Amino acid sequence: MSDAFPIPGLVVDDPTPARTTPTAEELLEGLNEPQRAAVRHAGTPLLVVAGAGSGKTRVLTRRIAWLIAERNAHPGSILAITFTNKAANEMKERVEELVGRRARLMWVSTFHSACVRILRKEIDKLGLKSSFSIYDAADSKRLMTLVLRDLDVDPRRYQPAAVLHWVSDQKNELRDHEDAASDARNHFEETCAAAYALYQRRLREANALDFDDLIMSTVHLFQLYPEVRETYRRRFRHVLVDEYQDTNHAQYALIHQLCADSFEETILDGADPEDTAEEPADRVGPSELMVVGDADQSIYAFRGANIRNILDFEQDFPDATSILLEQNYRSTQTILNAANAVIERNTGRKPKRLWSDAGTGEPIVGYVADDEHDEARFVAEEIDRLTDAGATKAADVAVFYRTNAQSRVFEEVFIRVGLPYKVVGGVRFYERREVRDVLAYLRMLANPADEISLRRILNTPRRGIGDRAEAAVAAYADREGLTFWEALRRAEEAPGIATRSLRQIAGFVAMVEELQSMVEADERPDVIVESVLERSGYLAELEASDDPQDATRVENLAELVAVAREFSDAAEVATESPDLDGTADGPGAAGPDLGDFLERVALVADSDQIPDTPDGDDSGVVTLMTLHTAKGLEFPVVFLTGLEDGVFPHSRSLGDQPELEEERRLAYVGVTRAQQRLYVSRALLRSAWGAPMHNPASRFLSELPTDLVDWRREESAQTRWGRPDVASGSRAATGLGAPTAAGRRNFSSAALRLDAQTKAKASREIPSLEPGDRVLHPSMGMGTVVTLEGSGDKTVAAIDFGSEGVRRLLLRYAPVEKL
DNA sequence: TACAACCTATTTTTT
DNA sequence: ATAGGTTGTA
Repeated sequence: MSDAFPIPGLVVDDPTPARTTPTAEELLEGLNEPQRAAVRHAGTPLLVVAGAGSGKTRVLTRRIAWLIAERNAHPGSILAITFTNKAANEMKERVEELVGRRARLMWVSTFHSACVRILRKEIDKLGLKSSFSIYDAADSKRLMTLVLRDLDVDPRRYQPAAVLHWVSDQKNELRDHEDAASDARNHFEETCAAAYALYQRRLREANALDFDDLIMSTVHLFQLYPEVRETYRRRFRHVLVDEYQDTNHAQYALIHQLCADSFEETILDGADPEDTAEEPADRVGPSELMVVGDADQSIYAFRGANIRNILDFEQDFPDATSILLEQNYRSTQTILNAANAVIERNTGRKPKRLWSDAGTGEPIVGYVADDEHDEARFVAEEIDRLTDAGATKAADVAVFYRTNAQSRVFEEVFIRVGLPYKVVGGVRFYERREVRDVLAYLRMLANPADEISLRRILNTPRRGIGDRAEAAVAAYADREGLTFWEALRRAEEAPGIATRSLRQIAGFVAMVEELQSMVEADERPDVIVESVLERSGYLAELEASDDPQDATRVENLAELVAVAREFSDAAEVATESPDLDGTADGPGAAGPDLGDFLERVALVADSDQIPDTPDGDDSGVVTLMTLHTAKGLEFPVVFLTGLEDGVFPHSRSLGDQPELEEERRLAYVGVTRAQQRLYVSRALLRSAWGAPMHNPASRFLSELPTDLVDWRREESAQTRWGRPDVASGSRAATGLGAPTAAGRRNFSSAALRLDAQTKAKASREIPSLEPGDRVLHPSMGMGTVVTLEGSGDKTVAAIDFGSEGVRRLLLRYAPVEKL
């Protein structure tokens, strides 16, 4: 990507021309005092608590440049970890602007990429081949489904996703399946532990790792092979970690392995005390660590991030220094006051108040909509008004919501009024079925042991190798101890396969072998992708179809070919600079191979979708995204929508204090994205899953200081009780005024919806339960109601099913019967 | 073996 | 509402 532009006039063996070495003054220019202190700090571990918009990226890049320019650190001795690939690339670019081309020797990447890079080199020590596949969430789920089936687990009782989540938690805590099994508390956990064991075995047989394994295996590698750890520890004298609040335990352990003085006792469990024994003469001290983060922006606990890592940094690294960045360079003071007020409700946080000298700015605008369509219409009209006035471009505007599903209504309305927009996230390119199919082909070619991928495409497109034949091959493989691919090649020896199927299998094997020979010949990835599309018949099938969806699929595949081509071109040009230890990472002399390409697509979620600030006259498009996606971004105008209890905060968090606090942090993230104008809105009636629901105002709204919000329309303006004359769409802050056309229209649509609500109610009756009631569930049997939360459609009952454990069920869906 | 019709559970956020 | 999985039929 960005590496592909050699700077003219630079000679390779003189990578440090004077003119790209900035002076100390230049590196500190424009920074405030705490920022400067962070850049200059040397020696002890450093925690930079960087509030939203406090210029932490600047501090990070300047510090890296400082290390190179002022402290003569070798760029290759710098490891900088970011949360996304996009952030990594940006950082690399910015440092390169400061210190020139030698910056390329740094490792700037995500935890996952860094670990892959290490593992590709070292994983043979753990008994896998360096061509290992990386399973993403969808692959993992597929594998887990197979595993549960093998274990005869009823997928209705224990869903693959739930089991997988449990396993993921274990891995994030660095617990292997034996640890997990040894203190499984109940039947669910025992099942999970058993699934964990088999799941790991299957991964290993497939020469594959899932996302969590990438980190865990690296940590294990370092534990098992202290000399390997020592190599990397010596190499990375400077370790910088961004978004430290989002690290999980495994990532923390990895940092610790790299940075702690290896001759001191390690606090990590499982660390081998033996490695203190042979102390080499040339011992090196601990690496310099700097972590940057903001506990108030920790929003990934649900996937194992441990906010404690940042809160306890000073305890974990006893001689640590911390620096607090509170000056905000992004937002008006009004917006910051709102953000401060909300986040202060969280308990156990370290005090921090953002301030800005950007002035008070505009008040926050609030709007209470009748329903989600009304909300979207309000947003669209408001954007229209702002852009017509000329002060704002479409690209300056972002609309945030809690869940991806909420984007639909905005899209509908925006399309209708002709407002250009872009949805970021959601169904991502690499998750589309056709793309995943082709990637499965590629992965199977690169790693024939990859059974999940192989079986995925065995009969895709349909080629007459059905379930029966597949099962027969699988059974044969099992019995003979062969991989699935090996068994497939010898299918004629397997019993119970129809001759017809055998013919098809032979054809498939021949096709795959032909493609494999291309891989072995180191053909360019894009050429291989095209060949797969042709030879597999995949493209032909799509093209022959008259389903309009298939036309889009063809386009997506064309896009994939384009991505592959771009990758091949870029990687061929950039004859990568040699690593410190001489082994080039990724592309060797032969150029980029298929494995490199696969790695790229496995670890790069296409954050490229996030529109860059358009330059010049291009007014761009409005950006729609979830609050999670919004982290790290900023927009002049922000709409924070769906502020309803049950939507945001999400219903699943309502009964749980820690989860509620995470939602509040999410609100804080949302608010602090806004530079000049912030809108908050909610809908009185929102249809989810086809049925309308009444949601009370989000508690976060009441946490906003009242004097900061100008309510454009309030709840009292709603048309209710069949009295249209109450309707009011007044612009006045007080909400007084004459009924408007909009008000009347809203009345009628609300009335229609109420009608629909009664119908929905009639069709599915919600049993009225109380704690203590006995109930019957078709798959889980008898149970006792423990607690009830929410009301109406949203009632969630916690029911104790005895051996099944306590389950939380949404009564509207759960087929429970009151006894 | 393949397709259609039917049924079900699904909506949190992602490297 | 919809997608995905399952079941039954050609």
